[in-house]
Amino acid sequence: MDNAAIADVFDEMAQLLEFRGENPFRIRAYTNGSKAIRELDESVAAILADPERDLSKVPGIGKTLAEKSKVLVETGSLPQLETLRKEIPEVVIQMARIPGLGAKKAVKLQQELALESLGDLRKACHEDKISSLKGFGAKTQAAILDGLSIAEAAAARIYWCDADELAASIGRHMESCKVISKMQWAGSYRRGRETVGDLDLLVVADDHAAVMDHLEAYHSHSQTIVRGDTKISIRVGKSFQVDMRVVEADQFGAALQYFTGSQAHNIHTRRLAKEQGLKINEYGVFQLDDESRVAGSTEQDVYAAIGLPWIAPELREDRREFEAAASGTLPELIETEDVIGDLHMHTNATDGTATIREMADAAIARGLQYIAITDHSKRVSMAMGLDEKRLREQWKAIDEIRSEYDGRLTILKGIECDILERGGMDLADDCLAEADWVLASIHYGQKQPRDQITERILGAIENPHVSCIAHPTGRLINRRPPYDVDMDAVMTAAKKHGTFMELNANPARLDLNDLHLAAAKRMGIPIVISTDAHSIDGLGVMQYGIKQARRGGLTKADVANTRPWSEWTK
DNA sequence: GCCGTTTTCGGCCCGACTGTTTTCAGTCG
Ligand SMILES: Nc1nc2c(ncn2[C@H]2C[C@H](O)[C@@H](COP(=O)(O)OP(=O)(O)OP(=O)(O)O)O2)c(=O)[nH]1
Ligand SMILES: [Mg+2]
Ligand SMILES: [Mg+2]
Ligand SMILES: [Zn+2]
Repeated sequence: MDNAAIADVFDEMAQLLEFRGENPFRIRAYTNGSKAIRELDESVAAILADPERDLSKVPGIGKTLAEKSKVLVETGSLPQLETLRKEIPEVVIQMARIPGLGAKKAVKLQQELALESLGDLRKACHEDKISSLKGFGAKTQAAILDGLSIAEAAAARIYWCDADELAASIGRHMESCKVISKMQWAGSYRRGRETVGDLDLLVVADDHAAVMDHLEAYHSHSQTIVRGDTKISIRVGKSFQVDMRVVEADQFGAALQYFTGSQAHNIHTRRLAKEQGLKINEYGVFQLDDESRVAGSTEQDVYAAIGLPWIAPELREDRREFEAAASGTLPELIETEDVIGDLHMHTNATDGTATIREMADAAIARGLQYIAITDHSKRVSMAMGLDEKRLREQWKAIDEIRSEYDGRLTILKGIECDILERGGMDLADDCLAEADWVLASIHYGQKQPRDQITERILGAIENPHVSCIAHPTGRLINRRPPYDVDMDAVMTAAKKHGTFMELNANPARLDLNDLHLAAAKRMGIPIVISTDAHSIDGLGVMQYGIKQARRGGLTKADVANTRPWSEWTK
């Protein structure tokens, strides 16, 4: 069992324990343990296998969680989880997706009314069976009925790029609100997470009610979930939520720090403050003894008050940013403008829509200095992948137009060569040897067992003609899980053989992810951020890759395609 | 359940909003 699977078990334990009314701190211990294991850069199995090592030395993992991890690695399941799954009816978990209905109320309703499905709950509302229960009333019953569709929809988190569009649209609407003096998006959107659960907007204004009225008017079908004096939550579309917090100008920094999160980052920040005799909330930084305010108008002030430099939002996940901030080793994160080459794109020779020239012109327009044309190889027949003959013809065509682009753009002769299901490369070595740039990637046999698929990728890494492994884990966010590949082994081999690893910037891929990127950086493996464009517009996804790279703590120096092609050493 | 330059026990971030509460629990950010 790999770390992610163990972490999933602890997350599920935490969720189920909540429905049993457990001590909230015990529940958080499971959540913290899950996070610690998910973000660990070596495998739990490897630590357990080494008698010199002790898993319970990992912060957040004590005797109990270490023991449970051991059981999971050895047997693949956890008896305590199986017991909890039997004990907690599935329907209460679904019920808790209704806004305002949490674990305690869900359990009470389920027990009192013997509910077995959300349909039963809807029926109970219609038959007016809830308003008479102790602790419930007419309003609660109405709110449940209202929120049932959200629970039934069970909507997934949306891609960052889609959140970006919605944020722009809401932003344009809010701009016409004259009482707003300052406005800033916060939450996971500001942190650049690959998916966003809801949007969080921070606003400075004197007239709170007017701003809230304005937000409510964003969409004729938007609904207000909660609304008070300082915050409001609305629902736009089917179930997507937008939260807005309204504060005074001198609270802006503290409020932005609070609202940007993450939750774990906030908890850590506030604990550090407390240790220094201070208190941080969304209104400012205060002395614990006399409540006097010491900071809060800017984020910089808030962090400075606890002796830290400003921390970039992308790093605020309570991973290692506090360590780095305290020691003055926060990375200077890469920016989109730093990227001057793009080494993964397709043309209409395979499944792209544009010609080489069109891609080249679009790359110049985007300020790039070099590109590699990397169409599919023959095994990818659905995309009309190239055999050696067609590929050499394409390279000849590139040779012929190179002079046209002299001094403006270097066009590299590349290929995205399939790693065959039985292992080995789809194209002959003598052909690959003639390329400037060879991507290797998996398209078939994605569900092969761990050893087999890992061996295939290791084989590609060991091939001296392979420059880079493209979309190394194969995941499609919200759609397809990653290959069951041993990434420790892959990264170790990549380091040994000097093979680059791709960060595929397609917003559905973002592969490698932030955690892998951070691990790769620590190992000294250079990253290439590529668009995998299939059209000229496809070159525009670079910005999403940059977000993910920043979350991984990458600097300009960590990313190879920030350097001129002439300086590349291979 | 985890943790420890004051602690091996007793804390664990801090506050807004809602409903049915007569003083606060539950839920959420
Ligand atoms: N101090 C503190 N702040 C919190 C807590 N929960 C949320 N926040 C802050 C930090 C979050 O980033 C911010 C927005 O909350 P959200 O629930 O929208 O979370 P976030 O945007 O991080 O992730 P999301 O993609 O929306 O699930 O509010 C909490 O328990 N304590
Ligand atoms: Mg959010
Ligand atoms: Mg939110
Ligand atoms: Zn591709």
